[in-house]
Amino acid sequence: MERRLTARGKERRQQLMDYAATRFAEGGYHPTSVAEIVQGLGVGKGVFYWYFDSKEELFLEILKEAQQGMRRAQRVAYGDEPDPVRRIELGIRASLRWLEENRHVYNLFQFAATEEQFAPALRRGQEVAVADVVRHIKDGIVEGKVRDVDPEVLAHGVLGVTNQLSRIYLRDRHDSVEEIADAAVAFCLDGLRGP
Amino acid sequence: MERRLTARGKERRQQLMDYAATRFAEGGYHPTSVAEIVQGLGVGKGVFYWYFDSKEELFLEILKEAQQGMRRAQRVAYGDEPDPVRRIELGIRASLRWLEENRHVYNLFQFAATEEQFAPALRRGQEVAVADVVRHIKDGIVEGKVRDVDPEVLAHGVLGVTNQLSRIYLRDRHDSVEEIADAAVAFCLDGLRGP
DNA sequence: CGGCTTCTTGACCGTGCGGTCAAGTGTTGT
DNA sequence: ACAACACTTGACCGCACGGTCAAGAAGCCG
Repeated sequence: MERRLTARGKERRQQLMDYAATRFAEGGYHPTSVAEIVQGLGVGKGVFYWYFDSKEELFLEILKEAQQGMRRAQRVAYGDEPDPVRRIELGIRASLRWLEENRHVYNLFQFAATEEQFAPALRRGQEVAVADVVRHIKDGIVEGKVRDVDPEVLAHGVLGVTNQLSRIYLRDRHDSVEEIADAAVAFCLDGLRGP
Repeated sequence: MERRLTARGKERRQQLMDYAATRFAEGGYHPTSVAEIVQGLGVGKGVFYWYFDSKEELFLEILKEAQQGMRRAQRVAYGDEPDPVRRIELGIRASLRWLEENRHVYNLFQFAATEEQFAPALRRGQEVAVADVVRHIKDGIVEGKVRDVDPEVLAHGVLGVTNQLSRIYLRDRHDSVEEIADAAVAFCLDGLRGP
């Protein structure tokens, strides 16, 4: 869109994004109409199209913001921790904490993966997350702390476990983040059999 | 719908389900119109509503069929194998082989998870799959072959790994099923660190 | 105050959707 | 041959969608 916004304008924009995000997550992207969004906020339709070119652009912005938020939480969490395995663990714990506060993004991510117009944007974000984990794993292999197999495969394993456990135990039931994190870390490090 | 169908009728019904499934997977459920489906098959709109009450019912039928198909493949694969850990491995391999032939269901499952009208049906099917793996894991714990922690958590770990690796390496790139299966099994058994 | 920009309104538009149905065509059993 | 049933057609309906825009309100600066 590219428009000069005052502080008030930026707030409105954020308000639209936040509200739309929860509506999309609860009701689905397509079934949630622009009319529904503006009515829910008690404003006219023109407000929506003042801040966004289209419903599609809004969704992409929401997606981008969510990915950035999660990524930032991970980065902050592992900071300059020297042990690569510990960095992975801290990343997992940070992701779970962030997801606990942002449960709705599960649906947004899952939906985005199913539509060709959104999948590329989603994929780009995920590739960055994978690259991060790959870096830690490579370091771990060098230090002899991780099995010497394709680091990318291992990274996807870690992401798969984290994603699934958090979806089931954090979003659906709402169990303790720390317990889920313990289980995810243990599974990622030692699998079914254990050390 | 509940209608008496001749052999020809059943074929048409199946044709509609198969074609619609690929259209839904490629273009998304909502953006794919009933008109598009019947045009793609070169038939009138009435044909659709002869076999299905609604677009929604069609999608639920497609979902059910896909879940049954995958489940059947798993059951056949591990048959009466006595070793529970080996049963898990055979289940993973069977799932991957089935998914290779049915790549499009990834999108259907992911989309179904995001809409409240479809999520319950999806969940029911997944619970059955989890219960299956849980059984093998419990047997494995009894035999001392698997770590003695909550079997359901471990089962979700296995599903998470399988799901993620297959999505990335089987659907997106199309790597060899056996190699992916080897990697998934290894990760599930021994995690990042190895035995 | 006046003038400029930012923001808001809501009636309106064209389009395409899911779904209906009266009419007709094949097919099958007797 | 005939009736009964299984299937097919496509024009049509009402509706709700995403998006537009002329008009005006509110905030800000000289």
